[in-house]
Amino acid sequence: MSSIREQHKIRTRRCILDSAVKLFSRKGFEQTSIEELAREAGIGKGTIYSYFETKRDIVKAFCDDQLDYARSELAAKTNPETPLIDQLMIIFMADFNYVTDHKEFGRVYLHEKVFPKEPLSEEDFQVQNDYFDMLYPIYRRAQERGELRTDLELLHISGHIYAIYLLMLTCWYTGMIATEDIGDAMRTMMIQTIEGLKP
Amino acid sequence: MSSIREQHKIRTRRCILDSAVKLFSRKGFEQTSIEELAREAGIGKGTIYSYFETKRDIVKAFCDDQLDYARSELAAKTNPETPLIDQLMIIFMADFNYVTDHKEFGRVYLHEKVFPKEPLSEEDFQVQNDYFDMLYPIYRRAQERGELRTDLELLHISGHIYAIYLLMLTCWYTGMIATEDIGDAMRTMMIQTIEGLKP
DNA sequence: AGAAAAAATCGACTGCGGTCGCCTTTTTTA
DNA sequence: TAAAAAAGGCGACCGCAGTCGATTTTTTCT
Repeated sequence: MSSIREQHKIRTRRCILDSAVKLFSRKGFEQTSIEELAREAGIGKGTIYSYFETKRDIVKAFCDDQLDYARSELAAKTNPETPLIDQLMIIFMADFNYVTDHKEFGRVYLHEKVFPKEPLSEEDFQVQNDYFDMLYPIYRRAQERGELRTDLELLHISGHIYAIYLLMLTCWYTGMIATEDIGDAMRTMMIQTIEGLKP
Repeated sequence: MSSIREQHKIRTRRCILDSAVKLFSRKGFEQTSIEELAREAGIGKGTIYSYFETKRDIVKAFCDDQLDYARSELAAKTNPETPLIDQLMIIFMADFNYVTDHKEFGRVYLHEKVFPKEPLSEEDFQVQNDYFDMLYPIYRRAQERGELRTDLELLHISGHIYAIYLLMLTCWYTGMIATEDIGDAMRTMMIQTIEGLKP
């Protein structure tokens, strides 16, 4: 439809996000001011707020976009017939590497998504559901192959795996585990989760 | 030693924390300004910053104090000879109830502790270690009773349980699980973690 | 006790996130 | 194509977190 206007808006939005990636990565999220970001993007300060409601929303928008993209890529990378643990490692290490590559973005995003001020919006839940929808077939297939109990709900299985993922994230952010050790740690914990803690 | 001065400082600190609990609980953390807090506490704005480095540190100090207290209480409540799952429920539901009672404090605290901007300080690690020290005997005793595998490191066992605790917290903050359902959900997930996901 | 030193209190000030109303650009209407 | 309407861009302005140096209170020294 409206060509000039729409195209320009898309370009400006991209430009803000690109500038944000550049500055937040270099100087940190809190250390970068909106005015600075506006200058880098070559626009006025107020304009940024007609694209994003808050400074954090810039991070949220960027991460949502990236995750969308990353997950669409993943469908190609995982083979549903390989052992469950291998598939899980591919999926969750991809997410994890994204975080290690964008520490500041990941931190702000996780604050909002994991311990939000208000319960998640309908839209945010949708993002989460899309995520589960991607994983459910994998778990179901693993159940069929006898790798997972069939008396457990898929939601619970997803929860256990997600819990380990969260644990790895916090271990990394707190400095308890070094970046290069995360892969091993995650594999160990996921295997233990599958096998159980009791003798 | 110095009586008047020290006593007065302790009283002022307490007063700031009390005012913070009152205002943050009533109006929310972000919605309460430092000036307002200073007024409530009957002191100047600048004074608050000679007791706490940042607004968030007020929350951190309060929560650290409370957790210290809560954990010392717990030693009395738990009987190391009862089944592991019962002990875990007592400990983690106590922590959890504290969070539900102080949602705003918990949220800010969790942001700082779970996904911190900088790796945790030596002091913060100590708090975490104290926590583990409290739990290790429980896990070790459960291993001796044959409730837990003995080939797993206690650190890993602690990790699995903590992961479930984090999961419950995020489910609550995101609105995915209602307050009254948390107990059941946590018990279910912990039992599954102990039993394992594979057939 | 009185002077000097040390510690604590304070609020004006700075910088930043976010708002708002005015101005410019684009689109629609006739 | 010209005028009206709509949308977008903008930066001065507001409120608040956090700073700093001047002032008051307490402690120490002689």
